[in-house]
Amino acid sequence: MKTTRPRQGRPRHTPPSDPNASGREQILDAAGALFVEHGIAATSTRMIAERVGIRQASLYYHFATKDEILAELLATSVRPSLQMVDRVQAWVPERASAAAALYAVAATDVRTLSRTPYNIGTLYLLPEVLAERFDTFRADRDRLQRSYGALGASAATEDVTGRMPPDRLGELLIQLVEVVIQIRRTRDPEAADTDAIASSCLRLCGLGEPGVVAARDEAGVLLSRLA
Amino acid sequence: MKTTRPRQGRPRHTPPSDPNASGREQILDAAGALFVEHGIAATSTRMIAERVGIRQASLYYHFATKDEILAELLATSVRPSLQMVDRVQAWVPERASAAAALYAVAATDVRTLSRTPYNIGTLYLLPEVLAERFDTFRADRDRLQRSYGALGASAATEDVTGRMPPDRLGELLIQLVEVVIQIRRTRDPEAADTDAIASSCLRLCGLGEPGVVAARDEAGVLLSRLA
DNA sequence: ATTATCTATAGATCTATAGATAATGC
DNA sequence: ATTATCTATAGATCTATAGATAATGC
Repeated sequence: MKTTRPRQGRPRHTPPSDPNASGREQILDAAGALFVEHGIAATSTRMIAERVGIRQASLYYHFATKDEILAELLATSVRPSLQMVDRVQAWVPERASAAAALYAVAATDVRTLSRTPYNIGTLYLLPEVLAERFDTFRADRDRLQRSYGALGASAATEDVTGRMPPDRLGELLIQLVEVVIQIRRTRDPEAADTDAIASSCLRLCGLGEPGVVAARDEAGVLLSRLA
Repeated sequence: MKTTRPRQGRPRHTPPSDPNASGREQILDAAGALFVEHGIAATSTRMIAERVGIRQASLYYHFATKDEILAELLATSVRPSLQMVDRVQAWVPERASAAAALYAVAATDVRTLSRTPYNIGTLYLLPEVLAERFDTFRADRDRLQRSYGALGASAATEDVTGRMPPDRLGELLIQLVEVVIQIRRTRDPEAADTDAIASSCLRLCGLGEPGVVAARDEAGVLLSRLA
């Protein structure tokens, strides 16, 4: 049984470590890891190529520019979160409480950000991403933020909704979830971190301990339905 | 009355816009603004020099390398927060409650980060800062984080302290405070943001509305004593 | 013939050093 | 004499293009 995919083209000077991934995917993986470690401007096309095992110029067969690599990395990183939040949001309020939905969404996002092969969330923090040419990505992220705001506003106590419009709440919540990106820069996130962050989202909405406990339990049911 | 400071050296090809600042300070300001806007690697020494109004090579009279500029920017940015937290922490518990102290520290940090001439906090997020040569900065920041953890643990309810060690709490709290850095990337922070974030810190510690209100009021007194 | 690589290289940077020069201060 | 700049430049990048080449597929 041949495990190597039928490949075409002149052989690489270094054979690929994972022959099952397409060239494009191998480049995205290498670039992602390097962008996260060194930043975008500090990552040269040569560094990316070296990690893939091809010559620098060969990158340009797959991508027209370095920016195009970044754009694709960004696009594939928010989409899954958006899909998930849309599904869960549709269950509120008939089939799930807003608090449980918020916990479930936050916990899922935290877990996703914890488990990507490299800490891809750090890309959101880099100045290059503010450039206009990445506004598709930023629009997606804004939509995610608004969903957090809507869920949060439904879950929050009057003390909180009275003092904070949903948009502000959304900002705080998504940022709190993304604390896991910072945590991951210095240590490996654990399961306890997921609960700590998701619970903190609820406390930030003004919920007391009984409310947090109830939402956490209900979210467990929701999450099993998601899988 | 002559307003220009007595200057020495060959004149610049472009006269300085602010003749009262030293050359070194002008370089730090220019570099800070550019690092924040474009990132460190994407900011060339030529860009910095152009903004100052000197030739690229003239930078090297004041700084041996580009990294040295960054190191000085980082050092001067955390120090004031550390000083302030040390002062406030000393008042706990005799002269101030832990909750009020936490509110006061968080609010002050948020306000500082809101008001720097450029969004200097974004530097903390850049990958270059993880390099060993900036570990003095990172050590300072770790100390600040531990102070947040200690204050938070003293202020928190048992529900929270039972589920989260002080170090974790410190991570979450400092990150929550630094949400203002992200906010500032898309809009101007307002006074309401300061309260929203500082109150959220207390809610994250498990405090209910009465506790938050009491701490906010008490913090007002503390802050006037600080000034 | 098609695909995916290779080699070679142009042209544009970028950092940092060397040495000259135009001010002020003594 | 001292200070803070200037001009000029070496040497090391870096991105992207042009054209050759070694596989597979038909």
